[in-house]
Amino acid sequence: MTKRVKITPSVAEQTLIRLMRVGDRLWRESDERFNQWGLTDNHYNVLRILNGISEPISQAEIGRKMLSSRANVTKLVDVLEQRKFVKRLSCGDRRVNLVELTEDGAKFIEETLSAVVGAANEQMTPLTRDEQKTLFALLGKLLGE
Amino acid sequence: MTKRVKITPSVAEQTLIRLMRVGDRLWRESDERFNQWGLTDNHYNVLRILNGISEPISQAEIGRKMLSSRANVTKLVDVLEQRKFVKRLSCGDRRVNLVELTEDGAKFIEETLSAVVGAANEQMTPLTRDEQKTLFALLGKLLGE
DNA sequence: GGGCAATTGTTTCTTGGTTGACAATCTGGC
DNA sequence: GCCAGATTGTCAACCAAGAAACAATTGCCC
Repeated sequence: MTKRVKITPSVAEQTLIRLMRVGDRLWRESDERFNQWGLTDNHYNVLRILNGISEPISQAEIGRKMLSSRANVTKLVDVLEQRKFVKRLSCGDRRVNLVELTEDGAKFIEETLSAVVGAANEQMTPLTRDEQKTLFALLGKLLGE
Repeated sequence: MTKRVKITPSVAEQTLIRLMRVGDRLWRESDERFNQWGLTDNHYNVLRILNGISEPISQAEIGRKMLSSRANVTKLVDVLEQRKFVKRLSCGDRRVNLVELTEDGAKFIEETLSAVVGAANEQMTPLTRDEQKTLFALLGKLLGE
């Protein structure tokens, strides 16, 4: 048997691993959920961002909000535009495309959101409301917010 | 302006989003860290799993432990074997490859682990030890453990 | 005004990873 | 014994995302 490093993980490390596992699981589940509509979670993310703001925003801005590369936003918006959920608008600055939610896109969000929110609530049921709040606060600290 | 669904996210949903964001960030940082040794975090994950057990295990087992497909485990073990960190053994069941940590692999873990653990501890510094513990417990509940 | 740096969107290439098919092997019921 | 069904590792095809290069455009500083 080969020699082994004895590993006695610190609380910090154990917590970190758990965080990664939970995050991983949530991403997988979310991806799975959106596949049902032929989208990835990132596609849906774009729609939600657009739904949440009052003015059309540039692709670069979208990328910044969702921590995704500009290159990828191009592709995401491509398929959303093809689905007629989203429209590219030209504006003063000829470099940028402003992206706007269409009627269809808004309707899609409206129809699907309750299912999405329901699933989210379901995933959190193991925790009481108070526990959810403390969890929320702790994660906020971790994110430096 | 197109009609919008009014969104007032529940605590559950806000927490869930934060969980996903934290998880995402940790995965990115961890990936970045391991690139420095020409590995992905999943490669390292395999090594840690092998380091943590006393008996060689099958590839399928590894895949189950780390929530990865068998196909992917094949590729991960391929590069680890090429790096001489790991060895494939045949066993009674001629379908399975048992995978074993080599001396080199054990040494690699030994040399790198402190850096990895250090980084993990650093990432958790925004939280006190007690907070880390409650976080750990809450995540455990969420995972159903 | 003229030029240089910065920004934007796109394209191309690469990379991890999953899925599905496959052959080889094992197991359990008869 | 033997055959149907499950498991295992691998391979090919595909997919989402990132990185780098690029052209078009803008803004700033002199």
